[in-house]
Amino acid sequence: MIKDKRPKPTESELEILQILWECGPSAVRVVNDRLNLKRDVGYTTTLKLMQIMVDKGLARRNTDNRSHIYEANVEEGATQRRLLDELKDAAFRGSAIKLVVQALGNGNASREELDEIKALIKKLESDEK
Amino acid sequence: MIKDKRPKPTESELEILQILWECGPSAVRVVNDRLNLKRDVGYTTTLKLMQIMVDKGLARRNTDNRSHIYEANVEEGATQRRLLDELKDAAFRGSAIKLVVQALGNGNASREELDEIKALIKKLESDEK
DNA sequence: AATGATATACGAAATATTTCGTAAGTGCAA
DNA sequence: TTGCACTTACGAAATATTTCGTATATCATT
Repeated sequence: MIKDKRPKPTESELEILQILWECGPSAVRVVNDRLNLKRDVGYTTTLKLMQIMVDKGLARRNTDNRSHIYEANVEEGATQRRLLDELKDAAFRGSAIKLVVQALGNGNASREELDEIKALIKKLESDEK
Repeated sequence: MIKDKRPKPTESELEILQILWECGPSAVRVVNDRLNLKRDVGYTTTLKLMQIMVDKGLARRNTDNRSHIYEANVEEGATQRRLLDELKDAAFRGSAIKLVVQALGNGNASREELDEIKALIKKLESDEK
């Protein structure tokens, strides 16, 4: 088992990662504008965070031009799995099934989504054979 | 929509909540011993954290006896849903289905668990009608 | 009553995270 | 060239979280 030295992203870093995953390589200005749609953040705050993310290995950047271009340096799916796995241990006593049950409960999933999950399960079952 | 003033438990607080949920009302000594099965924590560290949790409304305690007895003051299921919901927004762009897909992926779910989920889906579908 | 084990209270250090101010450099247009 | 808008670098303040030391009280045993 290979262990990734890169630390778990903090909440703020995750917020930025989501933007980088969605928009691809972007300048600080773009990321900051995007963040400001939801809440007030100073430009240099975002800049500093993104520099820290490069230090930690969570992002990388191209400094050829005056305006540096940042992109995610961790995979979206892998990061999601990692966070989910940690939440599973931290709040669901290690049970993936309890987690899924809570996630599907209430009106969290539409009929179409339930169909999607059924299809996924069918696929998982056939793979298992 | 009623908003709970109680703050989101931190990682350490969640660790303690899990023990309180599992063991029921417990003395600090018991919780600390339990924590020490996994990692080193000083007794007064655990004590302090549990006192903070009472301040925040995450736990309550009975001080009738010298050894105070603490118990969780937030529901396990509600807390799980809250954390899951936040993770969904913070890492899955708000998509519950993507979250479930990641949770079921790999070998995370056994055949029996998949059966359980199928049953849950069937129930959700019939409720919807 | 004296001793030792064990409890709580609480301030504060240690660490982690977030935020911002200021300095300094670069490009561009008047 | 001068001035303005915009950029990065970086130290450090502000805040949040975790950890622990020390003082003090209580209980049980001798």
